[in-house]
Amino acid sequence: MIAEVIVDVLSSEVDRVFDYTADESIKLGDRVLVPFGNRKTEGYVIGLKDKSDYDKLKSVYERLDEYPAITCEMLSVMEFMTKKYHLRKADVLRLFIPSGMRGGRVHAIVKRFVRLNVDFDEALLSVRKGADKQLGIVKDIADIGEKRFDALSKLYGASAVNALIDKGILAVRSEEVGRSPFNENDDFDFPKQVATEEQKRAIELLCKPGGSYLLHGVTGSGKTEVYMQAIEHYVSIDKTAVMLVPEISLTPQLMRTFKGRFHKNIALLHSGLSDGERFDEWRRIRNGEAKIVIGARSAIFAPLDNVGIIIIDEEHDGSYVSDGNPRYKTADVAEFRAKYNNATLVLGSATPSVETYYLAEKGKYQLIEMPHRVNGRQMPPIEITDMCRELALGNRSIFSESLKESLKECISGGNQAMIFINRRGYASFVICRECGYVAKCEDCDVSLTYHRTENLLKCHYCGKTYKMLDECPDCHGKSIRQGRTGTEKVVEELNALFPDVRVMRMDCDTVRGKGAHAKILNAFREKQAQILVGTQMIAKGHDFPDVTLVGILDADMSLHLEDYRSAEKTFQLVTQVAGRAGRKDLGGKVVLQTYTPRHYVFRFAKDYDYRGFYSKEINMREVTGFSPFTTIVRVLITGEEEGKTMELTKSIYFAVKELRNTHPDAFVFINAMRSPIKRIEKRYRCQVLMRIKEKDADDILSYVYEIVDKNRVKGMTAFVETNPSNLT
DNA sequence: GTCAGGGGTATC
DNA sequence: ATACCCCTGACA
Repeated sequence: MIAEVIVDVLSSEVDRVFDYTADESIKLGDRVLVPFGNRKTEGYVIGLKDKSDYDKLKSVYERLDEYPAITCEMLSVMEFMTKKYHLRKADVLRLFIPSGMRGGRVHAIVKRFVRLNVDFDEALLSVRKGADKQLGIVKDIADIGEKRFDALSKLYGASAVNALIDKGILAVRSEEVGRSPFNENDDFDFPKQVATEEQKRAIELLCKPGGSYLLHGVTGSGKTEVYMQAIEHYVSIDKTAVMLVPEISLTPQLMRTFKGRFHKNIALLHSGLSDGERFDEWRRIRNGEAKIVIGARSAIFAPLDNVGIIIIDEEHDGSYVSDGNPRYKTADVAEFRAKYNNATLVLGSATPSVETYYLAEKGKYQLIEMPHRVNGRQMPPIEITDMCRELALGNRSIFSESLKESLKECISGGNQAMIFINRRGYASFVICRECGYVAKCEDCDVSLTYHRTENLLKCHYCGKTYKMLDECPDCHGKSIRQGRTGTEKVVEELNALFPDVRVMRMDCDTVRGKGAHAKILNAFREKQAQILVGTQMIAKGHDFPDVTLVGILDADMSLHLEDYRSAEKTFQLVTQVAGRAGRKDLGGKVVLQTYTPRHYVFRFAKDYDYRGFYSKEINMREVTGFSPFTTIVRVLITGEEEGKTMELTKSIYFAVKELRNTHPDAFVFINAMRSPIKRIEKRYRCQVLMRIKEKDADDILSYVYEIVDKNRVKGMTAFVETNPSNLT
């Protein structure tokens, strides 16, 4: 038998199939140890055949696991991903197994249990007089029936236990003990809820196998219950389920809910697990013990068989696109796995991404709308305050008069408030504090980024530069501002305003370390503070029943990032944060501060009008030629020598231009330039940027990959990204 | 004549 | 990636 093996070495030079001879025990998907050059390497069997063209075959040393680590389905997924994203096979295969498994670094923990092998009286007789310890063990065990070996040897000494085992008085049983990420003491029962008519309709659809759905449900419409009942259905017909959530450590409540409903059937996979926990959960999934997997992005690679439903909750969330390499889109993989299994695919969100909603309109996803909240309550009203006017009226504080008033009212009523500040990235846009004018690129309709060192404004999409403004071109005001407010500053001002009110802060500085997160949130829930100030982190789905006021400072911050998705991200953020107010019957209110109150994002967000926002936004995208109508492709070229880097950039640029000659209609835009950050870690950075019409994207992309492959130069790197999330 | 350092090459 | 091969140059 010949095994086709991918060796676990990360280099494009060796990322191809190597043939080895193997005996009959070898299985497709096995992890194996093989001789490679003059060393030993781990590898994966991705194919089996009878003969090889190569005549100097070596043979596989050994199989590393008792069952194939990679299922046939995952081999197909690998095939799909390497083609679609131009990835190395070894890179993709590594995604499929827990990292600790490679190199044999983690093992299952096997505990030994002992119990009496003979009846109690016989055991007592067999123990020699004076052997008090052995006698103790026998009595001890007779009471409980069975006890852990190591617990007994701690109490009585290992030799006494072993002696009894040798005599045949005690029998030993070995059992694998799982390291569980769940808190076992926290197991409670979360009973099935009675579904509303709206929920029933959704559940009914999701229980039909093979469909693809976009579930658009407002905050509080009970999507979770819909997911759970659909999952329950598939588990009842002996299928399995995957439920993805953006960042599981931020949603402990959801996790508890699922655990409370499905108990032992659930496995959890996310980045916060230890290697051991991850390994054990993975094994529970692989051997069929766990039928439902909940996890972050990478859980889409869970080794489940016979998947019945795949759910991507909060579909719009940015964390579903991996940023490092290998780069992949979770929804693409989910779609592939769903097709493979004839499973149902559900994307769920209160604020779907523009791309997804567009695909739903085009019929790729069937749209399920859930516009009503389960409890029948309205969403809290959003009040928009114009910070330019505040300034004109002489209010130089970071809080508008209205927010101050609302805070006062909220606090004196004994309720809680959350202040959300928007802080994404260091790059800053430029805004006129008097009229709200924001500097934009003439060609791209994207906010310009201020570069301090050169004192220039730059467009990160086309590379065009502009002089820094010293006055506003619209109103000739001199209050040009770039920069942002930090959480400390907000807390400081709050302390000054309300000296005897307790304020808590939550941002990356205060949540260092495991569990710090939950600690702060729990403390706030228990009303140890009346005001919580925080960044994106406090926006996620936590329930704080006593919060009646949400303040959003600087809602513009994300709106004017140098990103074509900034409007969409802001709409999502506002809607999400607003959902934190008035969960109980206290009612609630949102005060949103902005320098551009008339921006369409805020107009639609105020009315919770997703459709309205979407129609406007999709129009903009079409006119300006951005996603989903085009794909942005960036080739990033880096090298230590400036001249060579430029040279390589040029040759790739020319090759792409040539490509345009043969496909004149596919390109909207091509340009080559220095990357906005010119040098990182001693390497110069240049890029070739292009925008390609969506229908040609796959085609052109494969040509671009080809160009990059052909232009391989020693010491230089060139890699291709599509729709990069930032252009630094 | 010997040995460290660097590029080139193959890895079933 | 990485070990090994072979060539070169420096040194004794």
